[in-house]
Amino acid sequence: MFFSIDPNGDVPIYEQIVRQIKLAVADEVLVGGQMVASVRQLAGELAINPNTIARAYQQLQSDLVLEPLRGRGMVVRRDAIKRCTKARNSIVADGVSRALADALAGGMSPDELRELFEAELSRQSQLIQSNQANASENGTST
Amino acid sequence: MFFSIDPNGDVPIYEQIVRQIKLAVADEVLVGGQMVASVRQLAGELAINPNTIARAYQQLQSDLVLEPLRGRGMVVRRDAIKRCTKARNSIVADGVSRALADALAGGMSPDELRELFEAELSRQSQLIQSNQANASENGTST
DNA sequence: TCCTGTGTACTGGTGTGATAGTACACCGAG
DNA sequence: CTCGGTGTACTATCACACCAGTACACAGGA
Repeated sequence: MFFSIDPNGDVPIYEQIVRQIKLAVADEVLVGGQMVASVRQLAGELAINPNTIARAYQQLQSDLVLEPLRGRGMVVRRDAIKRCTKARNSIVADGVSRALADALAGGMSPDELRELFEAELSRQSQLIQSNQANASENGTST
Repeated sequence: MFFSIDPNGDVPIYEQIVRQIKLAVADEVLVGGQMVASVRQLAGELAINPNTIARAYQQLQSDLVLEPLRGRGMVVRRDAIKRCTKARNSIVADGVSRALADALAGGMSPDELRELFEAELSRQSQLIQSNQANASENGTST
């Protein structure tokens, strides 16, 4: 599939998977009715214990994003995109809010903040474009 | 002093203290040569084990923000403000970067992002102003 | 039916954070 | 000097999250 996992990050692996799947649904990379990789398959690809994937899938199931088909696998719910775009918005808003709180507590001015924001935005936009270019050269996907 | 600690947050208590002291130095609320609350005093105020405070102070000492005066307490280093503003900038940039990565991975457009950013900025700026107003009414400080 | 693949449950190890208790070396005031 | 304050060190304990390993129950195809 398309995940990038950081095993040494401060966020748990299962939560990284949950978040990335929600973002993929919000971005319509994963659409309703589509099946996701099985626990063992994804675990093999990412070199992670299947239980960790299973835990992420359970979380996504209780968040009404995935639906289990017993004996067959997990499928994206038809109505998941609404919840995922909503979740995406609150995830982003929360991140921005935390960063802003730190910035203002540290005495950073709004103008400094805007400058930093735009710089990061253009940097990451550019980074995404180059990634897409690389991906189109060879049909790569993880 | 002025700390707000969330014992149930995802970040450790000692790290919250480290971060808030760095931000306070960057904002010149704490200036070079000024002494900080003692381990036992701050532990009493925040209802936290003194060992946790000591751990935060050790971290700040190895980060060259605080300096021990044996038998007297901890003092803010004269040259700490440079490091703290630098640390503040990287903390904020990191937070913004994470939020942007999520937003772009979730298919959010740059314009949506700017809108969200400005909304959060004005909201938190206003929130700070009202806090300052409350603080000036009564000479409160923790 | 048998086999393979699916999700799921249970158990245990490991690392980390927080707390408690105690003890030590140092400084400054009385 | 003595006493109360300071930071520091060390050990032990508890709780919790994360993860690995294994075994189980179920569905579908040969």
